[in-house]
Amino acid sequence: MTINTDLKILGNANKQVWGSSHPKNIFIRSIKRIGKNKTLGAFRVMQGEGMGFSWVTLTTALPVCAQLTALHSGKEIHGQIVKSRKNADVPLLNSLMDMYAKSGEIGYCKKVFDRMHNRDLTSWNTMLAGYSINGQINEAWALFDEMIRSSIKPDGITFVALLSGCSHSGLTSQGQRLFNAMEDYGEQPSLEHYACLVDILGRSGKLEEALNVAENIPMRPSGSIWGSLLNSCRLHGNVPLAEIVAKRLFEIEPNNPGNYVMLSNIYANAGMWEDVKRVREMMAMTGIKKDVGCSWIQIKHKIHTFVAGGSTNFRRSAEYIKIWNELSNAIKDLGYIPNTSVVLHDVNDDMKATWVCEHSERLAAVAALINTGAGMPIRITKNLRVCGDCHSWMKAVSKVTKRLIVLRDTNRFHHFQNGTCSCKDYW
DNA sequence: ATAGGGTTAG
Repeated sequence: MTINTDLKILGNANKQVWGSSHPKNIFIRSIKRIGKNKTLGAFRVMQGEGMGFSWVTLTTALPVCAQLTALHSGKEIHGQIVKSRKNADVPLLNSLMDMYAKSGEIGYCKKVFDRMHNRDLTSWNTMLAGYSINGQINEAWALFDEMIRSSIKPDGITFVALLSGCSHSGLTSQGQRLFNAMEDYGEQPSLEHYACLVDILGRSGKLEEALNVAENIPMRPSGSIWGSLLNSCRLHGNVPLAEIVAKRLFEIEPNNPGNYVMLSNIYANAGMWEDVKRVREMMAMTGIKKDVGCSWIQIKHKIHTFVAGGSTNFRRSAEYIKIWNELSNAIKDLGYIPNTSVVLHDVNDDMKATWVCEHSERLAAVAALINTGAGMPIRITKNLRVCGDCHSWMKAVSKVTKRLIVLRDTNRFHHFQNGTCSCKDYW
């Protein structure tokens, strides 16, 4: 059955009912489970057929835009809200804020927040988490203070947002103090908060302290506790601890490919190629496959996806080669040289340079440069974390092209502008 | 109906 016939059937049913159980809303929700791209497509078809929408429809469609970084579509929905001249309710504005925050447009997010007549705890938490993932930790703290001054009682989500923000901006002691102060605000730390604390300590290099916390958590530890610690071992090159941590982690999450890759990276960084091989064999034996690294951009209504090393037709196209060569020359003058140490494989340097230059976010960046007007910001979303060399490359490219590049990875943002990044290189 | 924790080699 096509989307169109579904919509026709739905369009004739219960025209008057507009609650969350309205068929239109159930339709959008069920499509959402099938695929994000399909949801936005279905929503557009609904609009094309003059079917209208309720606030619930939009509140279901906006999180899809948020997840996809489909800012273009999200803005269109915002336009629909404005055009309808009705007062949007709190959940709708909350999801609108979140869509802006997850598209890296924290300014718009704040604007919506400021103009809300009523706010609930979700509004505050959304704003706070938005600051946090966009690396604006000072603004997050200021908002938290304002929350407390306004006698709004924070909940567990509030603390997750702030603690993870501290962790990613290197506010180690401040994060620790907040964790210890949680009970003063009437919140008992849960596993999620312990995971943040372990991350705060480990990321800043306090590996022993982090291990101590992880081992004494008064509840059954989750994969994210040991996963965070393993990542900290990777950041600080601690192989012996990594081996202890990995053992615990694999007991909890034997099927998470990321964990194996991380351990393999730790060995590769230390030049322990035999152990790298051993981890790979472990993966091959259990049939675990790494997720493919991919990046995407939205141009008009279409989402364009790029896979590392793939998209051969695109990489061979004249327009790609032209832009790539121009960029390469310009950033070389800035002093950019591919840092091949991020390619953790036992191959020669030329091969490494080739691989690192084919990471999906670079392909997406070139495509965005080709398909968007001069001076327009470039928004890229990646399903994995960015590698160190792509981070340097983006900085250089933002400078030579005079473009703002907003790169969102699994859960954080990098805003590159004029050769620097909002994360201040702590990540 | 809306907000939340670590991470992915070739």
